[in-house]
Amino acid sequence: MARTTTGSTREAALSVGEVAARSGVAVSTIHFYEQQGLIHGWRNSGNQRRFHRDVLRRVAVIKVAQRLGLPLAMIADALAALPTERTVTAADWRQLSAAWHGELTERIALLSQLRDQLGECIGCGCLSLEACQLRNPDDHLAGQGPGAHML
Amino acid sequence: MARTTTGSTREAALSVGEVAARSGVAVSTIHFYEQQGLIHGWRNSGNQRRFHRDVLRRVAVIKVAQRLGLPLAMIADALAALPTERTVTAADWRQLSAAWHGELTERIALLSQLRDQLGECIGCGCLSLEACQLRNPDDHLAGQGPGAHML
DNA sequence: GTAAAACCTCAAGTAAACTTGAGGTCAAGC
DNA sequence: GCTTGACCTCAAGTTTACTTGAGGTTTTAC
Repeated sequence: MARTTTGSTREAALSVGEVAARSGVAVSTIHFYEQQGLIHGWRNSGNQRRFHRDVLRRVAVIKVAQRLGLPLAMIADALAALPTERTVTAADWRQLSAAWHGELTERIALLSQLRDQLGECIGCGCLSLEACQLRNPDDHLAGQGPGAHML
Repeated sequence: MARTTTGSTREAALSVGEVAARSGVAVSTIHFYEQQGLIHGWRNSGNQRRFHRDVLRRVAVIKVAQRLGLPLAMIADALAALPTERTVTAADWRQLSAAWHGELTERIALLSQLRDQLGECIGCGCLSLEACQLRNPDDHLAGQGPGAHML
């Protein structure tokens, strides 16, 4: 009786393997996300993870946000702001995406600015620590710790 | 000028501490960059690092490139393409920056595209693995390994 | 009823880009 | 001529985002 892996019409209990397959990430990643509080589920009688289908959308959103350059911690914050018990509505998601839209717009603006100054500054030698805009992240957009952060 | 050894004046020799102070990075970072082959210098009689002033510009360029989201390995490649012995000219730097300009333009384009699809896709639920553009990095712009990559 | 596939936990490994620490050397000022 | 600060090396630690492996349990398939 092949009703497990593709028995999808059943109400919403996905195993970790199913979530992984459907969301395109590794099982270990699902473990990790759950441990980090990015997704939530419950356990069956045999201690195996079970997830509601909504988790697929969450994982999708996580992945998209990562492509946008957001660190997991920030994504976790955003997801934590979503209602945990009631079903997340389209409006909830829209609000979340609106916030990220703004963030992205700022980053794009900064990136464009940097790009346009690149030739000028690198070429001419004005890369002084105090004088050059390329070197001074005094903008409203803060730099972070070690490691790159966008895309 | 050309009074002393190997093409540089005596006062052009910077210690690691001076480089660090002037370029705004930690001494350990200078050690690290040297070890990674991003910058080069020589040793004095007491085995202490000495650098030509040109290294300041290199460090500046490294930092800017990092702000742009380029990983060190890519920066290292670009810097390795610069002449090692003759003085790097403005034209050399211009060429380097031109390459990065293109790279950046592509990234900006992708980012803008993602941003514009964000509300639409997250809001409406089209984030399917196969169908959604946000989820499919099939674009000419490749994703990389773990860790974020832009700004 | 049993073998295989899927699952479990916990620890450790990976990569990038550095930082921190221990233990020792060099150089400049008084 | 000695103290102090800057420097040296090498090893190990840090963070993020996971992956890999060992050793053991549960579920499913036949």
